[in-house]
Amino acid sequence: MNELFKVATWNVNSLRVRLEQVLAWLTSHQPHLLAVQETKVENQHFPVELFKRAGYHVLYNGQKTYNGVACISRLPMQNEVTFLPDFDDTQRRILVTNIGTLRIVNIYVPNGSSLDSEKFIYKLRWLKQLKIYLQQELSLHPNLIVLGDFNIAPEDKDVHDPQIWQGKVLVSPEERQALSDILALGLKDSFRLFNNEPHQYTWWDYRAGAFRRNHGLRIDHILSSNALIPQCITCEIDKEVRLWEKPSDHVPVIATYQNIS
DNA sequence: ATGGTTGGCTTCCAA
Repeated sequence: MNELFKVATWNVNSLRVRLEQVLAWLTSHQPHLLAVQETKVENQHFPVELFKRAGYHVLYNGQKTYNGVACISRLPMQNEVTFLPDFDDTQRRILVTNIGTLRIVNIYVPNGSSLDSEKFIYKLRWLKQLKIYLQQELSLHPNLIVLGDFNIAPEDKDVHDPQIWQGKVLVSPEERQALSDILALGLKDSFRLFNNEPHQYTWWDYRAGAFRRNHGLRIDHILSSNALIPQCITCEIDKEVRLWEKPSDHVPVIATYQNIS
């Protein structure tokens, strides 16, 4: 693995609906690994053969109707984990695996619904347990990548209109603190290593012409462990796919790493 | 403009 290693995350909002788009995107971008979220497909219905024919290995952790994550990889994957340890949960939101010396944590963080809901309490509990888990993972695997739909915009500059979003889920101080606590373990928001501009979004509401107006949020992230920072050479958002017919409301984030040994 | 859109085995819920 001495050449470039290209990693991407994409909340596809139903893998079945987006299957042609995912296959087309793999062909045009040729990532080594694509982590997807909101597959909404049970494991027995996962389209393994389609990806195999396209030259990819797959791991999946899905359920009916909601949630679900999967890893689509050029290289074989090992040591799969499909649950957050010490957290009683029926929702399929995490998939962890090794590719060579890389440890990859693919997550779909709970949305949280609204600040006064039970779902918000569940989101904060989930993030707290994720932090405990990532601390253990980092001690075992220095080359750690945590990527997925975090459902948190880290700063106001990741929000199209912070005034409108004041007091709403995805931007609250509690959620941002939970993300900060995770970063403090020794992880960095890869996108911000290369781009400090505002208005760089990964999600736009389907409603009210939000994409056309660029009314979005940056809530999908690729975190790189400190050991990987020198090797991370690009991190970009692929806005193009939001212009496709029947797009997901999220777009891919792509990072490249060099000299992974 | 307090609306609007998408996916899912649905007549509403989640995002």
